[in-house]
Amino acid sequence: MPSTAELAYLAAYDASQFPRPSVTVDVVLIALDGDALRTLLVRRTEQPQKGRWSFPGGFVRIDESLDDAAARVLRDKAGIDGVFLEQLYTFGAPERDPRTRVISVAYYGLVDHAALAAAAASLGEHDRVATFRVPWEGERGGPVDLLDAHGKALSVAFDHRDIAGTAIKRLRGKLAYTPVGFALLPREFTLLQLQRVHEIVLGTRLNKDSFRRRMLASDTLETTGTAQEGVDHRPAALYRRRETGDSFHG
Amino acid sequence: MPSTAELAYLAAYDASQFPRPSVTVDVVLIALDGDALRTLLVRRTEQPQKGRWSFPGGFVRIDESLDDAAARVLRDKAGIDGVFLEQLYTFGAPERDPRTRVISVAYYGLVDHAALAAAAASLGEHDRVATFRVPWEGERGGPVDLLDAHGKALSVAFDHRDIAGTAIKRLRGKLAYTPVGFALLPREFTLLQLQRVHEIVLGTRLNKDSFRRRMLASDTLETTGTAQEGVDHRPAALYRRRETGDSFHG
DNA sequence: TGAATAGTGTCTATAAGACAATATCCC
DNA sequence: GGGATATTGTCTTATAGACACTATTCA
Repeated sequence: MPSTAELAYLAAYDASQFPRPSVTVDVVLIALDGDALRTLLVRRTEQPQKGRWSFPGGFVRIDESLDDAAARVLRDKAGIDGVFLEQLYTFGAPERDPRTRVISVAYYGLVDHAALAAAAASLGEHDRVATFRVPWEGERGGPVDLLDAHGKALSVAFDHRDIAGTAIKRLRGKLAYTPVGFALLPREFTLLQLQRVHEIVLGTRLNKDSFRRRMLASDTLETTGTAQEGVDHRPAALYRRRETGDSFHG
Repeated sequence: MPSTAELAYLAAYDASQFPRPSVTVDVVLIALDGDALRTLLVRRTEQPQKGRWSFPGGFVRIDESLDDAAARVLRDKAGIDGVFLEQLYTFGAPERDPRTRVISVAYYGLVDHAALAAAAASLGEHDRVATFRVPWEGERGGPVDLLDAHGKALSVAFDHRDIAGTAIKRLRGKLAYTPVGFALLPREFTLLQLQRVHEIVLGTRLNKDSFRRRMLASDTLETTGTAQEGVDHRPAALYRRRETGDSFHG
């Protein structure tokens, strides 16, 4: 409950006494498709950097939280709702946008690939599913390339290659101790599929025996009692993520 | 190199077409003093929330990067320069500041305690060294209390208890795989002092044998060839951090 | 039957926890 | 010497990597 003095102060406050930056959110939407991580890019149809590719983004409204703004951008620009979405980092170099001072709060989200492909298909030639190519190992960090379907690096707007790098670094860091890996898989999956997800995210090969033991001992999986069907070999048992108290927000 | 079309667009751009939030930086300055982590708080002398305690902060200038703004705040409000400083998280709930929409980019910094105490002493009764009291274990996260010298919880402004919690969580997370622990110690230290730092940051006791082996095997320490002097027991060997390629920014 | 992957069992190497024994300082 | 912490060494346990072997499906 504000005091009388505080209320008087607020009534007299002049919000426009200092120049203010614009604040945007940009969303790195990540999905797993086959043997690579992919993301949704939007072609810029306006200046500045017209024709370049960027992550879907938009201005933060004056009465809207940052999380809400990121969810709204995802809903409006990709038709995607209700997915895992987490703040990444805030990019605020003074010259990152030539129009005016723009500070961007970057988010990343995890979806299944069907949703990503559907979003790109419905929006036409100004949207594209691009593939990450990470030029560094482990969690060293740094800019990341985004490739088109032919493996050619796309021309990316602003500092969005840095944003992509931050997203990959975060995803790698959270893989071991949060359930982010499951968000890239269908509800039921085999242990080998889960291992492939970890390998693709980390960019390394993993020991099969050790991965299997670790996962089964970790108490994060439960068996479905069913197995794969129609595969060219002995079918593997299907598991699903065990709903426990452990959170995505490690 | 912007194109002619881009330059024409930029000249015509009206930067004031949408209402903009204010953007501030707030800095959680952390030092180790005896058996606890402490931080510098500033008493608010103006509305809103006059009389409450907050982390030192200030508005981001229109031509200044976020990192530069955080360093400037630290320099101007605490007389501290050249320390480890890293972006934490951006807080943007619409109602977090009753004046107007204020989005705060939080930073944390690590200093030795002498610098923290000197800053508080030079600035008088409107600055205070407060102690963190963390009500959760591990990296679960959540708001953190700030105590005065008598152990009483201070009245903290805005969402700064959440900012404090985010700083502690980040520090705990980075302790194992970055050199942040060294930033809280003098240049030369014993293995037991290093262990105490880890225990205080993590809020748990650690196994001495295992900690010692792990540190000596980790290649991050080098021996100074000297030992403690004037202690009440067998003097321990002194070590210093080995300057390698490994970075604070894990 | 052969190709392919699933799943089990065992051996070894490494790291962590426990603890005993000895070392070195100050009082 | 007594008190306190440092340092070394050994034993046990848990986990990871390696690898052999069996199981089950489809073509």
